[in-house]
Amino acid sequence: MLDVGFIRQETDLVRRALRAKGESADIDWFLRLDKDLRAVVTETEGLRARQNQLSPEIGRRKRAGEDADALLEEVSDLKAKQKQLNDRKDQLELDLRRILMRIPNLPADDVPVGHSDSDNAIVDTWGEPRTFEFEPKAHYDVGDALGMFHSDRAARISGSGFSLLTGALAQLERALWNYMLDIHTREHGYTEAAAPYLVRGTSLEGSGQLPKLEGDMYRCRDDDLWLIPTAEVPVTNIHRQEILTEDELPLRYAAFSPCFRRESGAAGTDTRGLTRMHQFHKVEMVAVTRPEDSDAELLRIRANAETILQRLDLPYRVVLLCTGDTSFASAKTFDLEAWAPGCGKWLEVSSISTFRDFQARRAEMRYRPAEGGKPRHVHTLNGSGLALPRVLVAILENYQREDGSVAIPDVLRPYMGWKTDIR
RNA sequence: GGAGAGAUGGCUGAGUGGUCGAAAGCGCCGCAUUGCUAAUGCGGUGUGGGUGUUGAAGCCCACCUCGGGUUCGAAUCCCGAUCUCUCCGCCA
Repeated sequence: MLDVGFIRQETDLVRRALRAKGESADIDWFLRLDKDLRAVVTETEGLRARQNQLSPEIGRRKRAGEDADALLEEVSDLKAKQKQLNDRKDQLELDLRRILMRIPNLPADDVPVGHSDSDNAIVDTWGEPRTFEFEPKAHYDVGDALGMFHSDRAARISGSGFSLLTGALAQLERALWNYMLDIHTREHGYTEAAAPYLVRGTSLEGSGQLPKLEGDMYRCRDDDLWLIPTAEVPVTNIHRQEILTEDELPLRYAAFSPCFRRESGAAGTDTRGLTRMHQFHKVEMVAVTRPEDSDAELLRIRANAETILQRLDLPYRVVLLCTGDTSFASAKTFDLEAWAPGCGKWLEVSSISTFRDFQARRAEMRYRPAEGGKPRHVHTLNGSGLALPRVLVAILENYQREDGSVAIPDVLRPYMGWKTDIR
């Protein structure tokens, strides 16, 4: 969330940013409630101060056997007034918070202004799309032919939007996430984290999914827990309500997790294959930095994610999302899109974002500067490193051969018992 | 699921109705002293908010897990919630 003082002072900037993101919030009403709140607080505290003055005096007089009736009367008067003001204060705070939690993060200055993905900027490409001597098949046809991809059975078990992989294909997915975690922890300096897959609502507020994305997630109502849509949620909340020391920063975590998404707004799209699932696996990178380091960290995470694609030798492009495509909590987001020659599509396999202090403010994550002074909010960032089913798709479609077999990328062979292909 | 115990500041740990934002110790910071280090002495050391000054000082309010209540007055009493721990049961 944004700082209330900032909204007060930079009102126009906030308005402009909201418009650029295609979001709306009643800033005027917010400011008015904010003003009312401060008036009420000032008045209540004055009454309270007076009461605090009277109490000891009442005690003294009672003990001395003197008359305290006049003071008691004044106190009961003060309390009655405070009660009224307090009700008003509670209501104002509730209303303000409701608005504040729905105001999105401001986009960074260098994010292109735009409404849809057609306004996104392609900032880099890597690799040459492979050429085939035959018509490359879509991954589901490749998997079907191998007898290792079972959409009909998955549907019988859980309905549409779920996948069932068997044999070498299931193994290949496990090889991929092991490989990714190994690279990030051994070469990129991340600490591996195994975090809960069920979280409380407060964690989701901390990372920014709630309240806005309530309908996109699975909720266990009996226990008031939610299935995580990404490991970002538990991992970003690791240091919730902590004051870190400056020398602990930056913190870098890499975590594998399943991700659960209702995809309620996407019903009917991408129904075939593995590109849009209610449940999928992902390796996620999360960083916590000093504010002055977060811009560099964003590029670092992006490079870490790109490393995986490069070593898998999968052609991809880097997209800088425009204001309208940048998510609620993000200030700036890069997507990595791998080329899938079978579907003929660029698949988003990673999304790398800086949230600046937006999540830190919600999750109350701060650090104390080395030279002392007030705690400051940290900056948080994350990036997929990478999302598995789509990487699997890219591998199946890029590494397929005319005879229906699939070559195993070199770097994964140690994880696949040194097999060279799947057939 | 059953029975019990507990939750205090960065940490340990006192405190059962007023003088407690909270003893003491540890840690940390500053100063002093010692030819360095160690040791010692003195002082300081939480967070959020209001007001103010348009990055001051000051003043005020709140916070002893959270939310209610009793009281002129609550860290202390009452009720509820959450979390932690122990034992039993169950279970991968």
